[in-house]
Amino acid sequence: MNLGEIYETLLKYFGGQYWWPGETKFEIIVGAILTQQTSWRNVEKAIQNLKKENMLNEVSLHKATVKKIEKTIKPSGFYKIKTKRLKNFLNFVFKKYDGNLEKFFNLPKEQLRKELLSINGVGKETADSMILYAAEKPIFVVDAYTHRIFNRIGIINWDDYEKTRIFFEEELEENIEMFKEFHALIVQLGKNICKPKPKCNICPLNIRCKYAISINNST
DNA sequence: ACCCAGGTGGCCC
DNA sequence: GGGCCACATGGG
Repeated sequence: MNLGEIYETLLKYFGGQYWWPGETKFEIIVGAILTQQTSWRNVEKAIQNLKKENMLNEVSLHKATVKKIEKTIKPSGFYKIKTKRLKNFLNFVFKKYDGNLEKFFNLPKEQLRKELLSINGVGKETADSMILYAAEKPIFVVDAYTHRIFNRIGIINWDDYEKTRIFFEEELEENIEMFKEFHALIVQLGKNICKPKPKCNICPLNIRCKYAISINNST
């Protein structure tokens, strides 16, 4: 199976995911930072708290004190460092783009990525999530699930973010909606089926995989 | 009582 | 360049 076929298979199996969950660009940005190494369930609680406090917009969050943000996003874990990261992002956008997210996200993709990566606390996956789901420019988001899954089934044999991103972008048609869905489907597969520690459930990808239970690849 | 979660940056070599 | 570590809450 090539990547396109894997995408079709996952789409049929899980159905459309319609990511990113979140109503506004700003909510997507905040979610991208809060979900670093954190389950979405915990992130949702933090986001609900921010909504309740009317802090889920650029201006309010920019004005909010560190203590207040820390308290509000606590359920998402790593709350002190994540507060700094949210502040770093906002300070950058307010200083350089007058707090205007549209202006920032309208930059050419390569420049936008470079500037996002210059913000302390925004790494490659976070930057690319913002570019794909908030700025809506075609870039393939890679994460730990992507490496776990595609190494196991033998499509790749490395663990390098850029190498994997380029590989997917070259193998697939450049299509924003498909990139969005494919990454979301990979997360579903990783969360529900292709689990850590050589252990997994019945896989919709009927591919030889050294960790698959026998029903998948009975020689 | 573990292990895991949609990473990142700092530090060391 | 790579390997280890802290960061923290909540669910299975």
